[in-house]
Amino acid sequence: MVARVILEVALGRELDYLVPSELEGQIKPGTRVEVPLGRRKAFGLVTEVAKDSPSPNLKPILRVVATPSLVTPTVLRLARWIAEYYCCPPEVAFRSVLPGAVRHPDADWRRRLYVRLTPPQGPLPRLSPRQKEILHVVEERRALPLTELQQLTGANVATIRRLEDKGLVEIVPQIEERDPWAREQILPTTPLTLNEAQSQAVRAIVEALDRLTPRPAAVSDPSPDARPGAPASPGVFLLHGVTGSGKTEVYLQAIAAALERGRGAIVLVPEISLTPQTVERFKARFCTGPLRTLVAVLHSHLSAGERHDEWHKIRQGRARIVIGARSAIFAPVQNPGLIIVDEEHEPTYKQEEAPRYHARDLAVVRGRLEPAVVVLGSATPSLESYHNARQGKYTLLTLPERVDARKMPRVRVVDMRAALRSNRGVTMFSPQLREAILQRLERGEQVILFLNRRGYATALQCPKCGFVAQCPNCSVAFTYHRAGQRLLCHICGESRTVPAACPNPRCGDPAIRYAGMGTQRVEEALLRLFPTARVQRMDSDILQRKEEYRRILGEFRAGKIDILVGTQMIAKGLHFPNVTLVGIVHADLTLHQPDFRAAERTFQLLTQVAGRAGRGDIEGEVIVQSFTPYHPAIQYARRHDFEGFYEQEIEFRSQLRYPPFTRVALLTVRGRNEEKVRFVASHLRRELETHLAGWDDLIMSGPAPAPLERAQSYYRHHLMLRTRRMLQLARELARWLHQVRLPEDVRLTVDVDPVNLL
DNA sequence: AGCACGCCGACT
DNA sequence: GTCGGCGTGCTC
Repeated sequence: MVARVILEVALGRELDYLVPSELEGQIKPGTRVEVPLGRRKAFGLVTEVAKDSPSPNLKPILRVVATPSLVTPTVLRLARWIAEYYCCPPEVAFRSVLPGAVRHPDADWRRRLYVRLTPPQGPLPRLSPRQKEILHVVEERRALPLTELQQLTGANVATIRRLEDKGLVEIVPQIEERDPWAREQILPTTPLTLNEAQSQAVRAIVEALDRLTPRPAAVSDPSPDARPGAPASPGVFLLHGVTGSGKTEVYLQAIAAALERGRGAIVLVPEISLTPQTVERFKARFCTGPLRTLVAVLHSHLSAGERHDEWHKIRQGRARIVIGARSAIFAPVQNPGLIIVDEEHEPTYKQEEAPRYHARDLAVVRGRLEPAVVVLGSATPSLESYHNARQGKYTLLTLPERVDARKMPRVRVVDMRAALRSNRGVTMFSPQLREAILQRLERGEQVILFLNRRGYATALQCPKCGFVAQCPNCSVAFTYHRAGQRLLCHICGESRTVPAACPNPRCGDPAIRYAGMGTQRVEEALLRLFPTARVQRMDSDILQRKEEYRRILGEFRAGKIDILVGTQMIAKGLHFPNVTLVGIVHADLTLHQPDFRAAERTFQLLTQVAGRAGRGDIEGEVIVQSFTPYHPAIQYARRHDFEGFYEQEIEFRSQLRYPPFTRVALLTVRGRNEEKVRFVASHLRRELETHLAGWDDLIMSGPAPAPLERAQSYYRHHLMLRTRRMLQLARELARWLHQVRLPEDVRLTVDVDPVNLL
């Protein structure tokens, strides 16, 4: 027997080892082992067990490290797939699949000293009044933490120890689970009644689940779906439901069906949606009843200990539902029947460091490996996913209407060029938007204003010579922040005090002006325009503290805020029935970015933000301010016409051979020396041309300076490769990367299916 | 990652 | 002659 092992050192590949006969029963995929490596030893993870190996002279595994398998075999296969497809060393992929907090032996269950009642033996010994009091408390609680008992009774440890000496209680270390939600009060909920579209969706998902679930009686029969010629991914659904159409209820009932069939579920949500609200909704449904199970929560802000506990709750099968951000796709759920990716179009599913995986795409891969049913949900599906649905690779499920027959909000587009002409200078609010806000304030309804840019002004500009304050490390202008009178770089965080006069030595003019606007400026203008209104800003500058988010949303819900001004983070998932007006202050901001997805992003953002309006009984209104009001992304969003937008955007992608018609690999060359970076990049292009000679289906563009040419004092140049056969290209790239030589101070990264092209 | 091997400059 | 500089290369 031979075991393939991935070592915890940067080897760049797996190695094969002999399995000694005495270890044969213990070596399985996922087992942690110690092996010889050269003249030293190393730890690794068994990824596969096989009959033999292509390489001769295998050395034997030294021993099994006494750790039970932490990863499921499927997740191991997924890690391998990541290494191959995303073109990264396997140990990097495996590290990501098994978080350090779980791998490291110092992460363990938290143990606390508990005082526990022991069964009484013989006559009750004589006790002091103090001891009686303590004993009484312990009798009531049967067991409680030592520290808590001390607090309750004011007793010291010695007194309690004396009770232990008398054999009445015992003090023992006991595992205590860290539960970040311990203080939440969760009220159970029952399934809601579904409308026709919702029940159709649930039915389709459950049917697929039944096709995948092996029924005990059918074990000997060949499954009818195993025949060749079945659709490519019969188990992937794209749930396209307009904002407020009740996608979550579909998820919940599909999960219930998975649990009934003895299977688990993984729910991925974008990091920002991972709010207490969302998590509670899932916990509330499954905290009681026959399907009762723990719901594990995984996200990047957990402490090492919390992560360890959640991981093991899953591994032990006590938590059968996992809800989490992108890395939750690696959760060690045994036999998951259902993998849900909510808001599948969200760019946060893409990891921006190695391994640069896309969790939505991994969900589809894991679904195929398990096998499990995959549901991708969105009000604004990505072009890639919708295209797959059109091609028949995924099954399209549509929820065309809002629940309770609520209407979609009416969207008005205001041509800001007109407002600008009549007003001259910076115009923040058109008369239409001003009027609409005033109306809501008078009626006691609430308003959300959206601007995708924080800070006060985009740039600090001298009106006389045109000088714009630039970050010294990055090729972007400083953003002016009112608080503390500072210039801040949004790329590297560099910060400066505002100069008193123009820093241009040949100018020195003291009249410095602010160009462009950010949320701070909107907030200020609102306070001036509507002095009695209660205005709250919400962006990442405000949310320095973790609790702020909940506090602000709580106050908004309670009606203590009239107008909420914010960036991206207020665009999704918020459900406030009293919000009847949403204003998009500057819709074009995302439109003119040097990215082939600019229009798609704009459409998505407008649709999502608009979806915050009219979630109660009163019809909602959305006002979109734009300098390019006839742009398709804006016009299709106005009409809530996803299909229309898709049709015209897919045409553009097809003509320019962009995804989904090709797949992209973005190579970034980075270094401190501009000339060297430029030189290396063009050298690499020539090398690649030789290496990939004869590759017919390939478009190579660049090298060119990245749109964000300099970031954190690194110059960056891009090379873009496009192909329809990415897996094969990734293999070629991996071979090439293995042998390519780079100067010490120049680095090369490969990003497969990049989301961020800057 | 380590730890070899390997081929050129200043020391006992 | 040898000690050691860190540039390539291998580890099942």
